[in-house]
Amino acid sequence: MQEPPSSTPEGSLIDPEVHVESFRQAREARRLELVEDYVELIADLIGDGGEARQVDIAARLGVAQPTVAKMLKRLAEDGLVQQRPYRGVFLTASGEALAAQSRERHRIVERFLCALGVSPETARRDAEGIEHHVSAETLDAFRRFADGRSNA
Amino acid sequence: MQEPPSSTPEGSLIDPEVHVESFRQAREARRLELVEDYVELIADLIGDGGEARQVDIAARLGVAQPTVAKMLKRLAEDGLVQQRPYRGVFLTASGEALAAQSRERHRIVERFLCALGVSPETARRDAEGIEHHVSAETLDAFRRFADGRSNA
DNA sequence: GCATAAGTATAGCTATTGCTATATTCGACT
DNA sequence: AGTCGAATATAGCAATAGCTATACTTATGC
Repeated sequence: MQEPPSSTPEGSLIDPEVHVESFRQAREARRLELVEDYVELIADLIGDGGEARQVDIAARLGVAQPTVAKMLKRLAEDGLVQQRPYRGVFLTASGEALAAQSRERHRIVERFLCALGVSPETARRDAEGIEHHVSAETLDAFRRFADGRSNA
Repeated sequence: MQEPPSSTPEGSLIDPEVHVESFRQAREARRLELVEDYVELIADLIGDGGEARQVDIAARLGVAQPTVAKMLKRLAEDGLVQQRPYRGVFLTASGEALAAQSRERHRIVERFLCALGVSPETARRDAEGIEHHVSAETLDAFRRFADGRSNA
């Protein structure tokens, strides 16, 4: 049950500690996904219409309004948004920062997928999930590739 | 609050229904991630050591053993694994099928990232998260790219 | 100025995924 | 065979993310 990492380990089983680290990173990303989706969307709504209302957030995410209300409360506790009762929600400085970072990552991933030859529709849908699991190094590779393709 | 999709929509706000669909797809992928991770890992452990014990699964995932026990119960209810009390766990036919598909996708994503110039370590870690959010179309693009690079 | 509609808050439920603590069973060794 | 350690089962707790139902505010129209 405890063989050392042989030179040809049949294929898939890597060092357990490395394995754990990969899963831990994926779990952590999963935990942050929703938060990033929210601040990104809030930034978009404010940028487009000047305000972000719960009903609009709910309509875009495809969830019920109380679900949004609960999440906004949590985001407020985390210092990412500021909400005034019965009014729209706004981003704090750190909320803006996170939103900007998320939007940039999203944009790069989507542009990269398109550059790779994926259809725009699929690129948009896949980017929504992939963006949260892309490290800085991979994001850089994506950006370089997309730049190279668009310049060529 | 309800402008039509102008030709230059400032950037980020797309058709609400399309937006919802992307988020729905991401949520669905999130729901399946863990299941895929489990069956993939179980297949690897069986392939490597002949059996998959809860302690080994827990050690690889970086979670506690009761967490694994609870998850295996759910996988058994879903007909993906078969467990004998106080013994290891095995994959059913559909479990094997899902595992094979997940492993293949994982392999392609990781190989693709490497082909793109990402370091093997980062490729491994990012692939663990990305694999669950890659559609068939994108996966195909990944495969083509990696093949092209390795043949070149 | 008041009724009504629209938006927000809140209560309370479910399911999922993690944990610790503890009981039970299996296996191996003497 | 009996004991002891390791593995598994089970109970119970917390946090997250969804839902419906309902109360409350705001804003709008007449």
